[in-house]
Amino acid sequence: MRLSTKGEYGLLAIIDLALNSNNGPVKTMQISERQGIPKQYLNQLLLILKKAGLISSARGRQGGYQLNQNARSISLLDVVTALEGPIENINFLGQNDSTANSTEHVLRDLWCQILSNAEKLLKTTTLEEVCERRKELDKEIMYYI
Amino acid sequence: MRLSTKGEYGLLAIIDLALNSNNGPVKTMQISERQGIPKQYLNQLLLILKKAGLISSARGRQGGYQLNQNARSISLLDVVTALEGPIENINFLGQNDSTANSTEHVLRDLWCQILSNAEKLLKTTTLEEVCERRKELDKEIMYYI
DNA sequence: CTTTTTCTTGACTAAAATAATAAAGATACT
DNA sequence: AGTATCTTTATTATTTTAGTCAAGAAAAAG
Repeated sequence: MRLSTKGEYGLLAIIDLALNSNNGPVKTMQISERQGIPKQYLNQLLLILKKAGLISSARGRQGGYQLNQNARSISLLDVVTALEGPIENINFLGQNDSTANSTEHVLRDLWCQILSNAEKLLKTTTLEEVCERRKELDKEIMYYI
Repeated sequence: MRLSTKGEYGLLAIIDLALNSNNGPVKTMQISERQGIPKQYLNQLLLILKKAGLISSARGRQGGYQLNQNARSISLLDVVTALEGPIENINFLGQNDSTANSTEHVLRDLWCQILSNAEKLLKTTTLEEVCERRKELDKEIMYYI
């Protein structure tokens, strides 16, 4: 039960955009350096996020990426789903209801419950929310020093 | 976010034992046929469950596997953890606190929350509970017919 | 004590997913 | 025209998953 680097990198990248793309597009290179993500790989991920309609791009000298919507209207679920596909159903949730025994049925119900909990948390957390928590955290750290 | 066949097969197998090992050991072959799991692969999984102390084995003619504890004292978390390793921490939960930026910190906290929800559900569901739900389900199905 | 049946161990393999890397093309600004 | 950027496609290396295979060890039956 994990998030692959695809999901992790993608989240870091789009949050980087939420923080930095207010004054125009941000270049892949900048994100790559700030977040420590291989540039060419990051390219692929940004294209996926673009195709999902979450970010937009501009080519050429002043080019780069920026959020396509308000940070308030993008949830972490949107991002994770775009990158890793729908939060996956377990194998035995398949359509083979004929062969499915009742054990599988019970396990499937439980698993659905687990997944819907996870979905709910990801869906109710927006990029804006993450940015705010970040700020709070930085304040605390400053205070601590 | 999924359970591999390792976890799925293992759960089906140990629940099969919970249902059928009251009258002595159950052979790999029988589980394999009932649950539709490749026999040799199932062997590996049962050995893992044995090493985790969840089931015990006997060799020879009357041999097979059976639960090593009461079905009430084995949780699904025990089984899944034995098979798939500890419910995995996200990469950026690593010890690299030095390089970790505050975005990673925020994401990590959220992810921990998701994982602990999942753990809680798996931990509070025992094999006995699954067997009971199974029975209820079978009753409903009989009723429906 | 030999045979059969089972678990046990370890090595091996095939397929898929993950994590990139590389190179050539398209677009927009200067 | 030239350069910086996104865009697309292909290729590769590594790891994980999902098995398969074969030889060995223990317990029961004959």
